Amino acid sequence: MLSIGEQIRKLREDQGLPLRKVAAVLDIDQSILSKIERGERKASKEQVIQIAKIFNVDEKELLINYLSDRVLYDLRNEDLATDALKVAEKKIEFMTKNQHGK
Amino acid sequence: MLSIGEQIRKLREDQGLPLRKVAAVLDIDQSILSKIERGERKASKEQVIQIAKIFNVDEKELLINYLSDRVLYDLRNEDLATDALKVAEKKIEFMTKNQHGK
DNA sequence: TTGATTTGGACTTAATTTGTCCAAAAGTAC
DNA sequence: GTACTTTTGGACAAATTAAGTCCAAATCAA
Repeated sequence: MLSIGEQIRKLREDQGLPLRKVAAVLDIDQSILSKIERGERKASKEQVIQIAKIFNVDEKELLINYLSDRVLYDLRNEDLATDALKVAEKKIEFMTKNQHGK
Repeated sequence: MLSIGEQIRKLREDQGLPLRKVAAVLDIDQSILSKIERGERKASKEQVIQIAKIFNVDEKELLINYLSDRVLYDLRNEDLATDALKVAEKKIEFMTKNQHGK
């Protein structure tokens, strides 16, 4: 159960690549990538997609990890987080069933 | 299954109050409240809490509706939303079990 | 101890949020 | 239809947050 940052770090270290190299491909400073890996900054969706390409891993899987982390970040410090997630699931289920997606 | 905005509008209209009056209590312009009710703007957590007080409804219930809407807003246009929500639930479950809340 | 990598922080710029203000539109009562 | 009230839309401003650069300090590997 790795956070998106931990997963990115693992992918990079498994290839023995320095931050510098991967950050160059992403066209950001290495310190930003370092912060992303440690959860101090958020990656953008585009960056996650690029990372999936760089390390040749399933884009969907990585995006799901990314999105779920973003959701949890949104609910940090909320003791009603679990309830909110359950209701969100119900709503989305209802919406997809009834085309309330606008 | 009402959105937080729809629920607020219902509460207000059930009391026959104009936007003006409720907005005054919340100390915001009436146009903002109008937009909140129609989902064009987001309420703040504090505003939701105040609204629960104003209309004497359960604060938790209203906050859960509010938070779940925020989560869904975060995942709007994401076709992986459902998967992300499920993974988020797994993560939060894992976290609360293992005190990984930092 | 040298060289590479990683981290931390000050700073800048851009984007997003959150609000005001006011006029137009819509609704209500006479 | 006119007058009054409520609601909505949009231009604008201020404040907050996000996202990046740059560089020096700290850590790690030979």
